Amino acid sequence: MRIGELAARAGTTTRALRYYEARGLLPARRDELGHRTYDENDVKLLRQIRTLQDFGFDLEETRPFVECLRAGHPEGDSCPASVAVYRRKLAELDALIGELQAVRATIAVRLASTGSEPPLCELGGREL
Amino acid sequence: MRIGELAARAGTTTRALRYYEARGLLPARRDELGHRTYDENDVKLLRQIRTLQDFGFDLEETRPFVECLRAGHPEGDSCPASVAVYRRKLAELDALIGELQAVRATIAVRLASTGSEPPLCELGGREL
DNA sequence: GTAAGCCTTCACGCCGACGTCAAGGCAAGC
DNA sequence: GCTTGCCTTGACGTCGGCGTGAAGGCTTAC
Repeated sequence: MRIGELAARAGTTTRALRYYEARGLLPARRDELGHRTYDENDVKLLRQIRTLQDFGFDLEETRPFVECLRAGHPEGDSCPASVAVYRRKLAELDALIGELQAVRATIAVRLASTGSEPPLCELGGREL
Repeated sequence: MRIGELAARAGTTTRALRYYEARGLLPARRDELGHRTYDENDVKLLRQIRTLQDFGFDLEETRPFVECLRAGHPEGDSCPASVAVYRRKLAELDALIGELQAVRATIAVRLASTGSEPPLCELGGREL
């Protein structure tokens, strides 16, 4: 299939696909006209990229997963490099969530001290 | 005081201060040489900006707080506009934290299903 | 023939919050 | 007089992940 069809099937754009190729993430074969050609496996690779992107992974972080799939593994996260990225991401998420909760708590305290009434009866008690 | 001293006292840079002025956030008086001049109150305004920035507020969101201080209130969050920003920020934080926790949970499950051993004995059980 | 609809390669635009030169002015110390 | 150190304005660079437009080529449908 060509770039437009692949983009449509993965819910993205041709521009994004060319960008991935430029980054070396999703190279394409070419037909005799110079048009990019993709197969079913590329759909799988692209879906992996998009899923991880939705999770907040940046492009470089998706690379190990894509290479894992391309190496023949049925899942992109079956390889050590992918697992390492998972672990790093979990640590990052924990740190980030912790910071955000701290900020949330601080703002909640400041908000309460302004003496302005809360929306209704509840105080919206969150953890931390 | 001049721009360099103010920057140093607030732990920021002259470039940032000129940027704030260009955005109309922290205008400066000028001396006879055309140099920017600031007073103690500007230190307070700038500290308010930096604090909120550290909390993840973007510049425009700090504006109500700064204007509140400039209006003579002892605290930047004593004004309705500031309180409104607090409320919006709390909602944003709750939404964001929720998404991040969902992603964290998903990744944790995927990681567990890779069969790779966790770092040590604990599974790092978080909420959700 | 020509318009539509794919595709190609540049290459600049965008967002936020500045960083980083460049070119110059003014004042103080040696 | 010359250097050092502060300041000025202006303008381009950064980062990520593309969006958007230009200028053109090929094929298919009318």
